[in-house]
Amino acid sequence: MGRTKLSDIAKALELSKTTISKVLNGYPDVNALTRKRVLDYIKEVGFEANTQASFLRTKETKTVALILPQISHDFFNSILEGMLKIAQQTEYTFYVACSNESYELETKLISKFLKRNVDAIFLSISRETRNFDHLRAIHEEGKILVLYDKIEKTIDCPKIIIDDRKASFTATEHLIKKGCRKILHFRGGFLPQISIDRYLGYRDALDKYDIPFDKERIFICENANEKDGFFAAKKALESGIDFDGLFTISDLLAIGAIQFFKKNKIQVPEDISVVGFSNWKLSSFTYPTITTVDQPGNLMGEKIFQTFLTEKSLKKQGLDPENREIKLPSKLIIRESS
Amino acid sequence: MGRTKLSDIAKALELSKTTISKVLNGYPDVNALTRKRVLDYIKEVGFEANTQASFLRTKETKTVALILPQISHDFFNSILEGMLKIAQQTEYTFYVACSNESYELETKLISKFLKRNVDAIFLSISRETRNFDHLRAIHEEGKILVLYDKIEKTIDCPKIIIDDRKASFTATEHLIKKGCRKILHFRGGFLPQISIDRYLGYRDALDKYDIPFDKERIFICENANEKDGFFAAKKALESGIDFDGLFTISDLLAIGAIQFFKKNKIQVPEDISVVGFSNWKLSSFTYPTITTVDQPGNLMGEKIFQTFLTEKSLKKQGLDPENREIKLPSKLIIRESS
DNA sequence: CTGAAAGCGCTTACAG
DNA sequence: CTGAAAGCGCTTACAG
Repeated sequence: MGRTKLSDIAKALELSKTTISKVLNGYPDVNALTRKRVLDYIKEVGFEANTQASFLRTKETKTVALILPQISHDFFNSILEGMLKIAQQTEYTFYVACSNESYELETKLISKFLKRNVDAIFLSISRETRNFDHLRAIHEEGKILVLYDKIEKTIDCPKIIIDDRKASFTATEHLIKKGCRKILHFRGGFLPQISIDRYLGYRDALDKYDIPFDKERIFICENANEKDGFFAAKKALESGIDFDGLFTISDLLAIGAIQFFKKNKIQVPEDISVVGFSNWKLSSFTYPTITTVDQPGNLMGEKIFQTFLTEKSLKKQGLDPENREIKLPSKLIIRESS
Repeated sequence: MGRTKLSDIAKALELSKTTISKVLNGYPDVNALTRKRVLDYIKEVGFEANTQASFLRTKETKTVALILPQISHDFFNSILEGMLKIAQQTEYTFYVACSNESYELETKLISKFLKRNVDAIFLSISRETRNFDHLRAIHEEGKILVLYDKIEKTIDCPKIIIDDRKASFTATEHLIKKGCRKILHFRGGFLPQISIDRYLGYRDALDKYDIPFDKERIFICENANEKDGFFAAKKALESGIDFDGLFTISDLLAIGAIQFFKKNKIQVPEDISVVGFSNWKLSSFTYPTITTVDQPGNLMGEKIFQTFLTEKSLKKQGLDPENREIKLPSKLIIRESS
């Protein structure tokens, strides 16, 4: 308990709490020598102001909250990893929560964090979310919101994303260059922007190479897991449509599909070339290994936090930020499945 | 920001802040009718006390911190997942940090969290850590420490672990029952308790079936990743010792070893049966799929948090807790590699 | 059963 | 350049 506090330092140095506090917060109106004495002493005893007490005056808690839609997920994981790496070195501490792709939980979590007076919330919107009032509430409380990965265009805040449309274009183009002309696409639901953008990237590639689009080749996979991939592949085969390529929006979908193909003596990549998305660790250990799009999760995590810092300092200066959408580059990793 | 506060409620209800606060904190000396009025009003406006302000009096922040040694790691991930699932439903909020297996960072993080006045710290000790004064500091500050997975026996606090020795016994016994008599063991470093216990479980199984122990069959893999597995297998082969089984302390080690064996025309499981540890998601997608020990990460996450709650309430009542080591059961998952 | 008052550890407008 | 004092939003010992 007995942690050193401002008054202890004031007493030890025969100064007032005011002066100590001024030094701590970088106020200019302190004598250079006094400042040095205080700084030296503070370093010696390792003092840091109690953020809970400071908050009462400053309304800053030096905490931020990261909300992930899923936890056991390589991409979200690497975002967390990247963010922690740099945020741990700052004075900020990090709350983490998981919406589990639930709108209700997402709303609750945001309200909880606002009650905790976090300085910022970093959010990838849940799959279920259709209403965005809870995001507006963040701004109403004067807090900073940074959206990442699954964003909502109509909300005015910084957004950090992968250039999904381009990444998907490249992935599909790769299949075309391998000779595929009848390319299946296992896409996500209709709503999330990433799902739309990846679909558009696929369309872009077909267009560029004058390959006719056939909507029969599109399959919706809400959960983007192995099971969905397996059953989408099954549906594709049973539909009677022919195919020689597959571009999916997740590695797990690709894995599920490959499992189905194997079972039905359809060879990968001989009969069908497959490209996944996300470069999950397991995609390099499957048989065959999976061609996929590497998303820079670590970098995204770093960018989110840095963007928050920039946003905060702009806000303090009363400036309006520009260029609020940051698109990170991705990379196609070619492996055995294509 | 105009969030409702105690004084607003007091004014609206024509009561004193004292009374409102008493209702909020469950004090008995409040008239039942008054209590009801307050409670109803609080529910209506959705009031919750500002924890930062409360802290100044109560010294409780209603925050806990989870320190993970690694982030991109299925097991630690599932611990985080399990813990969040239940903790999110409580009034607590969750700090997360990653020591990255570094003693220095671990020390810094703990000191940072103590300065933030967290109510508890949940820690799996880093691989590098040899000194435990920073853990004692947690107790000196009157905070609760719960160790999990990588624990230190000499620290007096609740510890949540897997029954590693038994799990390893079962895994090794499985190999023996499959006919293996010359079983390699890729172990972790000398220090972490889990590494010792898994080694002992391996020895137990040999003993039970009267199989002579040969220390030439033990290989130390500090990092427990694919690379270490690959090179340990290489060393084993080059050493000239013969083998027909392999028990490793991680799935990645098993994968690396299998890659080496494949390269050298050693068939798995025909020539050598392999068992991993942890049941990482990828272990069921490799070729061959890997027999492994499933560790209940989600359950461990829940138990850690529940243990904290128990510990806290015992402490409040001034009671000393007993039975401070909780061993969770694990399960052998048999797949193609054995 | 109710409330006035002190105090938790800071910050900051203000006076000197 | 320095410091006394008020106040942030709560809790709690105490008086009535």
